[in-house]
Amino acid sequence: MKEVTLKEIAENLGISITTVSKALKDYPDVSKKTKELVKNEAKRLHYTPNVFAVNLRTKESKTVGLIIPEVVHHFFSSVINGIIEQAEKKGYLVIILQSNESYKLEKKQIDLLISKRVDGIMISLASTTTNISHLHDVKELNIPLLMFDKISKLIECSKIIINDRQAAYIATKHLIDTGCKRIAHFRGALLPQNSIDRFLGYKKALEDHGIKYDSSLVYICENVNYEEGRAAAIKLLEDHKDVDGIFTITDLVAVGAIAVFNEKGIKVPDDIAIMGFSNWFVSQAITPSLSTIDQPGYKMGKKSFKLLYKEMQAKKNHEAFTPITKTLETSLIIRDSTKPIVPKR
Amino acid sequence: MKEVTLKEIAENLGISITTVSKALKDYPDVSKKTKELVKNEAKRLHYTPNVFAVNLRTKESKTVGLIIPEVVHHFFSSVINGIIEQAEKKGYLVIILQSNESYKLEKKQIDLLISKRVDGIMISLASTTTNISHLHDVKELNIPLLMFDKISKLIECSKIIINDRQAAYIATKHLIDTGCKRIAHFRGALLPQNSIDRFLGYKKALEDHGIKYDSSLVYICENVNYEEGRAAAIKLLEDHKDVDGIFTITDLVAVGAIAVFNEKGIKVPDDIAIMGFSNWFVSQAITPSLSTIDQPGYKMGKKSFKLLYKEMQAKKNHEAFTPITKTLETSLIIRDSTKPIVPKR
DNA sequence: TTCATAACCGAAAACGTTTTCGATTTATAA
DNA sequence: TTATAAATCGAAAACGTTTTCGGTTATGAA
Repeated sequence: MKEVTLKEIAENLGISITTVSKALKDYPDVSKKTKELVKNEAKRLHYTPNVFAVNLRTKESKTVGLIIPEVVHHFFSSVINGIIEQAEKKGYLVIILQSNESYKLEKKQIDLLISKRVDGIMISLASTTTNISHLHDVKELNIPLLMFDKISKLIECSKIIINDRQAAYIATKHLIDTGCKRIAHFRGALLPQNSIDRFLGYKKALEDHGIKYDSSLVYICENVNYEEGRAAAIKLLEDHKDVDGIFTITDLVAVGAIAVFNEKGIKVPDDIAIMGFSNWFVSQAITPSLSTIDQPGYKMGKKSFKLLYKEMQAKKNHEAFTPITKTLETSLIIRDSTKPIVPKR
Repeated sequence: MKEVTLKEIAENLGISITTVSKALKDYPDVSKKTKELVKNEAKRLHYTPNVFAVNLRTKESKTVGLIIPEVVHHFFSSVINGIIEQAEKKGYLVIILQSNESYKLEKKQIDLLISKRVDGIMISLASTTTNISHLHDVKELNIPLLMFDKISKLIECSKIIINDRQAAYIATKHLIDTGCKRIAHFRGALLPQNSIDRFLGYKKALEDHGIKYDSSLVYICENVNYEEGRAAAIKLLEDHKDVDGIFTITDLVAVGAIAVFNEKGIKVPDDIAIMGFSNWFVSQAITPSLSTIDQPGYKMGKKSFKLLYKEMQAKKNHEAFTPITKTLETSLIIRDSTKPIVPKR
């Protein structure tokens, strides 16, 4: 029950604590014989260093913080998966906190992580976050910071993102390529950058292909969920009988819309084609299966930690570090909610 | 950039570190005046205690560990959600680790948490875990331990579970009540307790209602996923044309089966009715929507932490603590993948 | 005045580790 | 043999906090 300490090993062997410590860490100024003795005794007693003391002495926690809008979310849980796997490989543990899409809570979580003295912080911003002073606090304390997916351009730090605009363009273009002429967009809230970017990609695709952008075809789903997808679909049916395609900000919204169409006997994709975004698991399971954009959550998590790790190492070695922004590839996944491509005459 | 310490406050005020520490913690033997002085100075300098030092001194980390089979999983991410919310309320942070359903990894993760000196551990066992010596290690070190959902009866600790057997009984009975006469079961691996219990509930329901149990109608889905659900469904169609109902161990498996039936033009629920288990989000989104058993993940997480917290408090105050097992209620959710109930003659 | 008590404060040890730097011993060379 | 270098070890400080326990001062009563 009693803790085994360096002191105990030292006393058992009749040597100093210093030597024991150095022996265990293979310092060159300890003889082979002593090292062996110490290591054997340490093993015999099942010695494990007291991390609290190590933390205090080294000023490192070997722990990183992660803040995401919500855990119960296919994309984010994939990111978590990538992060904790990679972190563990490098001997780091991960503390996960949620912002629930609230700026206020996000700020509180940042403060919590700072007070816990994590070695680095990874964050995907809440959709309501505009003021970013809490992130400047992190930078000022010289804590390595990385943003992924939902980022802010106003802060200088490493970033792992996808090209939302381009991906949305490709998604919308796919609808056009399959013959859609009047394409609606179920977008997210007005503020978040990727909501904006996906909207812009949608708009650009229309304009590049001779389809006039019509703002009345854009519906806002504030919280980007299933119910809002349903609501938007119902509203769309009332407002615009002529729409033959929808590009939605996220699969969840698309799934809600498809449910409505299924119930009302509207044929997907023949009457209305639908493109999702993110490639949630659910998108392959529903009927008809959902064409979408694959957003590599696991990979994003993995790359995020790797990059943060680089910065933490640089800090440790007092080397300079210049933050970089890495854009991950997305891919178009064609399933049954969009029509086959119309061959070019 | 420099850290603010008690020492700095003490020097600024010309008093001792001791008094500063005590003033900040409202010890009774510090005058009101001094307390005010200290608190103001602390606020002015944005003092935050160095957790590393606090940890070392108090031998507490205010951190708990959580080990689950996988993060990307609707049920477990709901549990995570419940746990971190509740933990945060009590000033605890959560370190999440995955076992990937591997006993070996699970053992490693336990060791990691021990070495990090978490104040308590919550775990849902990997399906391959039979040897539980690593959990006895935890007990021996006197670290509060709690198991949820996938538990072992061989170890004495607090547990939060559902009544798998009863819930499976209710699910199967629902199939019977809606007129199914020949009911298959897509079960999980042979070892995990809840796989066994759900199977037993299924079997009991059949026997209680005059339906002979037929072992050839039981299919094993080793990894309990979508693909295995598909595979089992295909195999079932080859083997048994007469089956009119299926009870699956988890929604994911049911969703795979439904996909196959949809593709082959087999009508659900008219040709074959299907019951899932867990109430994943996907179960309401597919067509037909899936009847299932609601397994309260969020609540399970919340209760789990609460109970662990009690044990941690008891330990801190050197009080006795007797572990308890709490069984959470599940509920039958009737959707479109099962037929309407046949009125009793 | 003296004595008892209460109110307030601080010295110091302790938590367990890491690391610097000086001391001692041993080996090597001249 | 001595001088020098190399090998090996340990004392001690430091990390920043908490808490015990004893000491000092102020207060009040006798």
